Amino acid sequence: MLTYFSIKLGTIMADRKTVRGAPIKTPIGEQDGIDFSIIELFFFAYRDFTSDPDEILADYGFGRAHHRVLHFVNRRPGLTVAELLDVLKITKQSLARVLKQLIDTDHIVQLPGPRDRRQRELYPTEKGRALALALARPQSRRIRTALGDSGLGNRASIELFLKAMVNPELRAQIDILPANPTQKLSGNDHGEH
Amino acid sequence: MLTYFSIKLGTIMADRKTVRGAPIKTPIGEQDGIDFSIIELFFFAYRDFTSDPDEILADYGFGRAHHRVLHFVNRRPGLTVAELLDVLKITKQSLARVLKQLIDTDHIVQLPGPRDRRQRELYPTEKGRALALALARPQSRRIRTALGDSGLGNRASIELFLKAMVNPELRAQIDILPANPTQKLSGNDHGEH
DNA sequence: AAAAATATGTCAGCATTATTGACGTATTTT
DNA sequence: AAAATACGTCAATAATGCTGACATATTTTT
Repeated sequence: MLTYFSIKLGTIMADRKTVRGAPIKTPIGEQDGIDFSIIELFFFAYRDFTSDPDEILADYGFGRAHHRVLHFVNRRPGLTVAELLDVLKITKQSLARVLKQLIDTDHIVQLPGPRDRRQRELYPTEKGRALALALARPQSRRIRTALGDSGLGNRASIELFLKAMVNPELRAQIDILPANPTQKLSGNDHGEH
Repeated sequence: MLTYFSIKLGTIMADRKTVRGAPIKTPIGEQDGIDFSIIELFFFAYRDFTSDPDEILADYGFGRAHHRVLHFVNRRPGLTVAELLDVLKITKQSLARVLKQLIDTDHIVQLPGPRDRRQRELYPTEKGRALALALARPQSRRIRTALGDSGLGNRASIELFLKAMVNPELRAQIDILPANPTQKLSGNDHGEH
């Protein structure tokens, strides 16, 4: 058995690494019923979309994770740490690192929850608000240009499409966020869920 | 000077960390002329979009980087290492690690370039083709559903929008890719820039 | 009132994916 | 023959995620 195996390796297969499949030379394509164009456009689009703020963030020694935290704290001032974790879908240990830096640099402040003093409500400072705006500006400009390029009436379609790309369970969170043109926010009580 | 500083810290400011900006309690919103809705929808959509293949990849001990390499090698069989680097916009050291794993696991094979034997043309094996399809399937399904949800005629608009979101310099590369439904490869001269 | 649960914070270690810098080897171009 | 190019590899570092363990304050349950 061992002999057979080594003969096979030594003579027929040479070594494990020479047992290779043949190269396939035809491109994969939509003929397989799969929308590769949109798939890779999504990759390229998102990469460039995030590159705008990345450059600004680098000046502050921040990364993409800081951006996300800053963004949602600005969108929902007063959200608690637990709520933020639920939106970002990361662990508290991952959040802690970036949140601490944002607090230490006075972009975000914490207030004890009024009903439950264990909670920490997160608010942007003026500095944090300004940075959030500065980060969003080039992204918004890119979107505006892209909408212009692809026809002005598309914004609603794009928004519907993107929302439909999100897992259904998570769409509820999106609707919590304020000033969505498609819906008004009567009272911002993030008291349950 | 030192005394003044410590008095200031000790009595007025207590320590550096207590000099905090006031919490801003109003949500940032579209009133600033910035399209926060689309910005965060893009984040949520992309996160869920990539989560589908991530689960499959985990079974192979692969990550997102492997997916990207496998995708583009399947889309453009025979591309060289340099071309792949140019598409992915990463360093060769970053590519090396994942490419090596894909070659060792017989998902990708290398052939010396026919004209220039220093080059390595990359091809998928049948195994690599199958995995690329398996990874793309749930993503394509998600897109199809989202397009259905947001109206059937939107596909062209979505494609235009996403393409317009990509940096202009990079759109040439996108047009190289095969079987784009909106354009035939015949009149596709990406020869300028 | 004591015990349990919850919200948050923190320490330590690890994985993935990216980076920069340096250097080696084969091949092609000058 | 020398220089440039394409690719591979080693080493160190950074950002962002993860798990596990444990501490502290506060609230809820018993």
